[in-house]
Amino acid sequence: MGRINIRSIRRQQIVHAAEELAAQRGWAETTIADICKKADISVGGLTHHFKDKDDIMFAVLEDVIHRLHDRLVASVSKEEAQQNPGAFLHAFCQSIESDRSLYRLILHFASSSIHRPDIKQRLKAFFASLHQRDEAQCQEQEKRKDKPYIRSQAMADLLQCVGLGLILGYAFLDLQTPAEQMEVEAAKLLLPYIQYQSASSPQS
Amino acid sequence: MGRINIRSIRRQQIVHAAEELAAQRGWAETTIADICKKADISVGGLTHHFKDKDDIMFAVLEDVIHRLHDRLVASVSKEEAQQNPGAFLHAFCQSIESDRSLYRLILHFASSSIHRPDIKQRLKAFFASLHQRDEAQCQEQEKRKDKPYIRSQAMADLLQCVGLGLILGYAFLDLQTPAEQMEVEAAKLLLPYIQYQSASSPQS
Amino acid sequence: MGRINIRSIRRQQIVHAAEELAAQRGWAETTIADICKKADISVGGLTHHFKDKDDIMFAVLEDVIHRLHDRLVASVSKEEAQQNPGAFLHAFCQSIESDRSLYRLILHFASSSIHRPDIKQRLKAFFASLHQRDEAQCQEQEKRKDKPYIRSQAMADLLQCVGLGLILGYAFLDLQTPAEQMEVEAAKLLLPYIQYQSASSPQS
Amino acid sequence: MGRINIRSIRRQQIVHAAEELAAQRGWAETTIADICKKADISVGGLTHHFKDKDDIMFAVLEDVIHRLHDRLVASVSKEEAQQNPGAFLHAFCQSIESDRSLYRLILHFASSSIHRPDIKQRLKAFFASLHQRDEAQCQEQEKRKDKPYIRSQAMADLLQCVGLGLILGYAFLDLQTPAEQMEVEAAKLLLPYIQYQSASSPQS
DNA sequence: AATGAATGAGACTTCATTCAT
DNA sequence: CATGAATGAAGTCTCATTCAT
Repeated sequence: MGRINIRSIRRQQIVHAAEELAAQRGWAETTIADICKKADISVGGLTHHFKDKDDIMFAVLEDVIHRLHDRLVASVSKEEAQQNPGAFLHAFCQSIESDRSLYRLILHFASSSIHRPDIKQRLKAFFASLHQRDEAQCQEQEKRKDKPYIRSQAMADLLQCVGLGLILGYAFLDLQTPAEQMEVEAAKLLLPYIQYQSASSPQS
Repeated sequence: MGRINIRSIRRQQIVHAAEELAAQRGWAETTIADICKKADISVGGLTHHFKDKDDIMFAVLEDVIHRLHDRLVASVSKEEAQQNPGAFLHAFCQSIESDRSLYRLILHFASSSIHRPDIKQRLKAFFASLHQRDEAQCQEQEKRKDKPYIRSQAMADLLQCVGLGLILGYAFLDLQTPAEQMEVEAAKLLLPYIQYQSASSPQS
Repeated sequence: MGRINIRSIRRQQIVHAAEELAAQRGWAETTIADICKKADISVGGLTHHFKDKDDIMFAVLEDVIHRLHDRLVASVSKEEAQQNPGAFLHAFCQSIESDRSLYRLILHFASSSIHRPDIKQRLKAFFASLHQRDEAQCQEQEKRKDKPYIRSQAMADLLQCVGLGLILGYAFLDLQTPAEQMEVEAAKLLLPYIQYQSASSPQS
Repeated sequence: MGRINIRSIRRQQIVHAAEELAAQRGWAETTIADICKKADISVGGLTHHFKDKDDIMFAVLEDVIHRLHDRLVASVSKEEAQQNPGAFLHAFCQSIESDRSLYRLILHFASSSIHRPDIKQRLKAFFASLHQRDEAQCQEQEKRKDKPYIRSQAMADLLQCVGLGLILGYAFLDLQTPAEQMEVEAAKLLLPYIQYQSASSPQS
């Protein structure tokens, strides 16, 4: 077990170094030597833990997804989510400001997705899981209120786009609007839309 | 004049080839040799027209911005815009489906912005110009209706994020929702929000 | 004849431009495009006058030799030279300060001589001609005075080295000693040596 | 320690190969591939030890200066120098014949100095250090003999020029005069001048 | 004679990967 | 496990030269 710990500690060192560098300069501009220097490990040492540069990249991707999951899903308990439809939005807006480097990495991977089907697949799978969870929550919520749950694909897509847009906005445009204010504003935009939808769409 | 035409024709050839390749594989994965092959020109010939690989990239960026401008701004006449607040949205959604490679390039440049201040500056300047135009239109429109025009910074940022989100969604997630449907849905989301804002915020 | 003049004027333009650039940056660092720009001529135009980059270089070499000849030989009339053994030294020291770029070019060609036998041959031939002329003058002078003229090869070589050294010193070390002072100093060094030689070496 | 040795051994291999080639063909005509072939190392291996082609060049420059220092300074013990003013001249003339490639490199660097201030600075610093040492020796020597030491700047410059001239003469003109003979001749030229100077210039 | 666009060989440099120690 | 020297492929860029107009 000590072994395993050392292994995973080393891996973490490397992944963190890679993340930091990639968020600053981009992945293509980050060399293995850079990562080694920052992680304080030799080139050969790195090779023991990661077969490839790609191997590191996927580890970074997993870590990014994991961190995003923690922020958006794990931090919002089921009960909260059910009682307050804005809880997710709150968690999202909180994270958006406190962890810009995370969103830079997401933007980076999203861009890479264009020519890397493997990355695309992984990312889409994650977003799909978010979406499913969201849907499940809605259904449960609506069930409780005895209202039929209906959410069209277009609606789901649109909501996802809005989420991505906020990420892109903060990662790329460096929006100065503070997260709390943005949260209020986004609530004004989204809540009526969501409620209007569930109320008015008996058939989609 | 023949000379000038030849110059610009060649430049166009090269820029188009570069765009096509970059939209497919990404810029870093596109070699100068690839561009030359696709543009049917020799390496040295390319050098005559572009100093650098970067020089090509900026030409591509300008072309992308130009195309986006045409789609979003030029195609919506002033009159239309004033009479129909959804005209812009319409133009946007139209373009989103017909020209995915354009949005891939934008996603690419957005991602590059993270570590290339020069690209970031150019892109932000363009988005700011879009935003200004939008604001001007709103003011004019509201003036006519004798209603005070108020749009908070947060609102403007949010709307810009939504736009970026749609781009990112289509460029990266390959959304299958057809553009017309998405337009309808986006209208449901945005129009109430916009009108609510202008109605309810006498002072921001 | 007009034709010939135009030709030679163009050639001069080009050679002068090439000299200026080579004296500043060195020959290898001077591109044909640079020369064209400075000579205000197109690449193709240059080709009409010079077959090669080498062709230009040899034209420069000839011009340099010509200028040096003018300074060292032509400017010292035969009579002067015979009456005053320091006349040559004077001409030399004069030129050394007034035309440093000339000496830079000589240093450049001297250095190139190492790997370019053709340049070496041309330069050595010129220096040999200088040497011969010097010797002839000495003989004539000595004959008049009824003293046997003897100058060993070693002596000739040494004197040539001193000359080269002054060139190198000014071209490379940027000596600050004014030419007049250097002339005085060199006279103190050389004149006794020359006279001592001719007096004391009845047989070499 | 093994590591360090390997590093410096490899560096030496590379520097020596570079020197040999540069002395033959000139630096600009020496490609990195050539150096690699001669040093029996791969391109990437070379990069490990030298960042740049320039980096190699400066290592060569340092080596050249080091070798020159050894020949001219280290080989002449202080005692010798003080007792025999010709010792330095002797060392110099000895070296001039036995190590022509060294002088070719010096000529090369001198020529490069024209357009490379960094090289110029390094070389001038070395020659200045030679000059200082020379001056210090003279002062000590003269002190012992109770004669005032006076050496004008012009005199120092002239002597340095003579030294450079001998280098240039052998490096460039391929003088055939054997070193011993040249030494005798140079002594005839210089010794009277030096002694005359120190005797006759109570105030300069 | 003149123009300058086009060519393509070749140089420099970077870097992911391998491997002996 | 770890080190870092070594490899060599691949990419970018420069530039002398050619050639159609």
